[in-house]
Amino acid sequence: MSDYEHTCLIRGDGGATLRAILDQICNKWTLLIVATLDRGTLRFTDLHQQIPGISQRMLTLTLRNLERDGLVARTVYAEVPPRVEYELTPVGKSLIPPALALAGWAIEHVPHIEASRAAYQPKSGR
Amino acid sequence: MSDYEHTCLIRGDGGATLRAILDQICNKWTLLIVATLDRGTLRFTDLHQQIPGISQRMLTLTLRNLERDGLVARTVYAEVPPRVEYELTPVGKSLIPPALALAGWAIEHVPHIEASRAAYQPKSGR
DNA sequence: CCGAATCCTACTAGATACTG
DNA sequence: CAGTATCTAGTAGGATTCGG
Repeated sequence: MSDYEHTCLIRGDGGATLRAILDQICNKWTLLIVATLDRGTLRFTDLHQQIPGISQRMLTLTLRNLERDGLVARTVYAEVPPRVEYELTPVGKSLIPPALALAGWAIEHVPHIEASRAAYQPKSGR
Repeated sequence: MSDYEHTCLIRGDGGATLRAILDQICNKWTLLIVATLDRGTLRFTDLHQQIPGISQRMLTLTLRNLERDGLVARTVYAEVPPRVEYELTPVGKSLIPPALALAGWAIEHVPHIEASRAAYQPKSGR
């Protein structure tokens, strides 16, 4: 089947729906957290350590968004010290394959893109 | 095959490579432009009209980025009045399928996500 | 241990006006 | 026609501190 008939999926409502979702998963940490949680249930501190460079703030915010969107389940255990576990919901897991498709494309074409960037000479000014 | 072995694609170098690419295609207009150009070669004004809401500035900036990354070819005809045509390169076209995969996921799960958002009750404070 | 609250900075995108 | 220049507002993300 040709791409032609299907790019309407992207252009759809002017791209608004798709972009809303894309914005959500592109916000620098979401995809990384989802990919990390794909390995299994993790606690807050585990996530914080397994994702280098993330701040507590962004980890909290991103997890809240994922929870709100139903991609991640948050379980609080009433213990001392407190324990909170995060895991992917089925919907969250279903994001992995398309994300991998894009990741595969990215990895595959990074050399080309970087070469193109290096060779790029702006025609006017800069 | 399991996702497990492959999420390394996402986590790879801490997600930096993938995120660099994702940031590029998530910047609100890129995917829309690529999807529009998938229909064929277009001039600047055509693009401007076919993509509702985009400003001249953002169209120019996004096209420049795409050109720099080798996803879009820009052809200037030395005529009066000036004519500039944009078309996808093979690499640009190769972005369509994985983008469609993600778009399909988005469209499919938007109802679930919106329902989840509506039902979401923050547990603490807010 | 798991956050919430606050402050701060840099970048993005939009509006508008001007140019070769 | 196909841009460029300038200005501005909004937001994402980082650092730090405090609380249960």
